[in-house]
Parts: sequence; structure tokens; C-alpha cells
Amino acid sequence: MIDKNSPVPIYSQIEEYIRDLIRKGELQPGQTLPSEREYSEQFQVSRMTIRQAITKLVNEGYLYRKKGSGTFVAETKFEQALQGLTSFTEDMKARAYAK
Amino acid sequence: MIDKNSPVPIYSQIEEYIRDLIRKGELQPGQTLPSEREYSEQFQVSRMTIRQAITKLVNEGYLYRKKGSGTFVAETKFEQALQGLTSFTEDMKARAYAK
Amino acid sequence: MIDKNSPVPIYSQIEEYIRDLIRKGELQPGQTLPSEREYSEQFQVSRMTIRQAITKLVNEGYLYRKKGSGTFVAETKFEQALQGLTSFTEDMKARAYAK
Amino acid sequence: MIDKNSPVPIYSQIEEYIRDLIRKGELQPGQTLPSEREYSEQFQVSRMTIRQAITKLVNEGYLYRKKGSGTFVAETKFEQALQGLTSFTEDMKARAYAK
DNA sequence: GTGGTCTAGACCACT
DNA sequence: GTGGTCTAGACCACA
Repeated sequence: MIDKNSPVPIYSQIEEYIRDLIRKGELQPGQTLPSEREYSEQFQVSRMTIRQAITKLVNEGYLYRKKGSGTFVAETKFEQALQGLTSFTEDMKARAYAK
Repeated sequence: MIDKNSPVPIYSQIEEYIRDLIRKGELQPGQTLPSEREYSEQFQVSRMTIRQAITKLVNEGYLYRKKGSGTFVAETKFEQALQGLTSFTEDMKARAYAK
Repeated sequence: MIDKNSPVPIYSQIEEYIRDLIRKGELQPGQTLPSEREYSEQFQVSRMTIRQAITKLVNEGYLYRKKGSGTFVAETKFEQALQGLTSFTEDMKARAYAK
Repeated sequence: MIDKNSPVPIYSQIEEYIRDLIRKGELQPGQTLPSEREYSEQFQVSRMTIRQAITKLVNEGYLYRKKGSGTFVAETKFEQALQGLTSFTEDMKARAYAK
């Protein structure tokens, strides 16, 4: 799934891997992601690499983090992809979570 | 008052908040502090975070804890310097607790 | 070595265990301690319990922590008394860390 | 369910109440009990009273406690009541949990 | 891959 | 009903 010899940066590959799981619905909105440490072991890469991938997905609005609790799949992106525009309220709600 | 998005750790912010209350005299020597669980609810953080703040103030001699009773404002170094001598008993009591 | 049914808090037992290693010279000044997560596994207790033990030893000046690197044995008061003067630089370094 | 005006001590009433839940299978072996604080609120009694009740059930082998985790329904008593004697292995297993 | 911070609880010891 | 200890994790900042 992840090719360490690929010219594509590993964090991009992981980023794409997670984005796919969300798009395919294998990771549902509100659901907790595997922890950074789990991904770190699974892909045999450093936690920094995992964090790079996750941080991009957070910035893109796919995920949000809650310190001490975990990383979660956001509502917005999923609905945007599915339904086009989200309502103002939903948007604000998602942003609130992202804090 | 407390900014969860600040790079300053929450427990440091709370520590500073309580230290200020003492300095401004809103918390008087001998007075009982709100309980850890009350602060926990007030600031919407976990009790361990509150304990980190209070523990630092205990180590600095601003507060002392009494098991089963609560957390109290100590006879501070500041007041000792300002008001001269405290009574021997009070002094020993404060020192004992300050440990 | 650690008795979970003892009335002595586990963190105190671990604190004493590490202090002994230092006193007996099995942990030499400057040496890196096993990581908190290693101790956590070794003693089958949560990391927070290990941290309580280590934090006390840090406050007492036996150990110092370096973010991202590890926990190290300090140039102890004991050795300072025994060996006379340490170099100015080493001394300042130890004091800085001991804070 | 609990009668504060009864001559039967409140902790005995609570003890009996929980024992019944176990006997009726509403609390299954391995299951977590509601926390001391929850019971304390539910019955409007102090936590000491709850602890008295639970401690008796622990001593009788109906429950076991895991610090930091919770109080759980034991296997033994249930099986003893149902099947008479438990096997040596099961007994040891239950004792192991009780640690 | 370490230490730092934090969560959302739990049971324990004590007043 | 307080503070004390502890769990089983999580994410964060750094080297």
C-alpha cells in the first residue's frame, strides 16, 4: 500500500491512503482514526511522517484533532463531496470542532 | 481567561490565574480554594490539568493541601516579608504544610 | 521489586528504586535513563505513574529531562560534596537542568 | 428501593440491592459496576456508605476492584451459586483478577 | 521516538 | 466530598 521506494513522499502516500478510506466510507464522519502511534507502527515510519499526513488532512478539513482524545473524521468534507455546498450552520459547526 | 489554543500550557495559565488572585488578595491566607473538581468544571479541563497547576503553586509555597479537607492559601513569603514575623505556631504550621 | 498491593504509592516505590540505582552507581551521572514508556511496560503501570516518580527525582535534583531526548542522571549533590568542585560550566549546566 | 428510615443500615440495603442485580443477572460477570460516585448520587448517600457496601461484596467474592479502572462483577460467586464448586483453575483466575 | 500536555474517567484515604 | 493515586490511552513539541 505504501511504497518507500516511490518518488512520491511517504507522507503523501499515507495522506492519500487515509483520504481514500474516508471517501470510500471505511472511515465514517465522527469516527476516531487509528492513533499516530498505530499508524507509525503499521507503516514503519516515524511519527513525524504520520503527523505530516494527518496535518494536511486537518488543514483540508477532512479530519480534526482533539488533544488527549484522538483524531476524528470531520463532517464537512464528506458532505461537501456528496452534496456540494454545506449550510452555513454546518460549516460553522465543523469549524468549531476543528478548534 | 483561559485560552485552550494558546501555546502556553493550560495548567500554566490556570497557575497564573490563581497566583494573581492570591497576589491581589482575592484569595486570603488561610482561605479554602474551590475544589479541584469545581475548577475542573469551571475551566472545562480534566482534573489532572488542575492538579498540575495547583501542585506547582504548592511547591512554590503559595498553597498547601490538607487531605480530605481541601486546598488552602498559605501564609505567603510576600506577606512574611511585608508584615515581619508570624507567630511561631503559625510559622511552623505553614512550613509543615508547605512541604 | 514493586508491590502493587503495598500501601506505599507505586510511584514512591519506583522513585526509591531509581534513587537506589543512582546511589549504588548503577546509573552514572550523565547516563540516559530507560524511557518512561519502557519503565511503564517494565513495571506494568501507566506512564503517568512513572512520570510522578521521575518528576519527584527531578525536583530533588537527581535527574534532569531533555525534551525530545530523554531523562538523565544529574551530577548529584552527593558527588559534588565528595569530589569537591565541578567545573564552572558543568556546574551551571547541572543547575540549569535541575530547575 | 432504599429506605433511609429503615432500621436496616443503608449500606446493607445497597449491598443487598447490588447482590440482587448480580443474582438476577442484570449485572453480568466481567461487567463494570456503576462508579462509586454514580451510586453516591443515585442513592443520595456519601461515598463512604457506598464503599462499605461494595467492600462487603468484594470480601464475599461477588466483586473485585481495579484501581483506576473500576469495580467489576467476579466470575466465582456466580458460578458457585449456580454450579456449586468452581474448579481450581477458575478459582485461581478469579483470585488473580482480585489483585 | 523522547519527554510534555491532556482526557475522562476510576478507586483510595481521609475529614 | 476533599485531595491522593492510578488507568490507558491520546495528541504535541522537539531532536
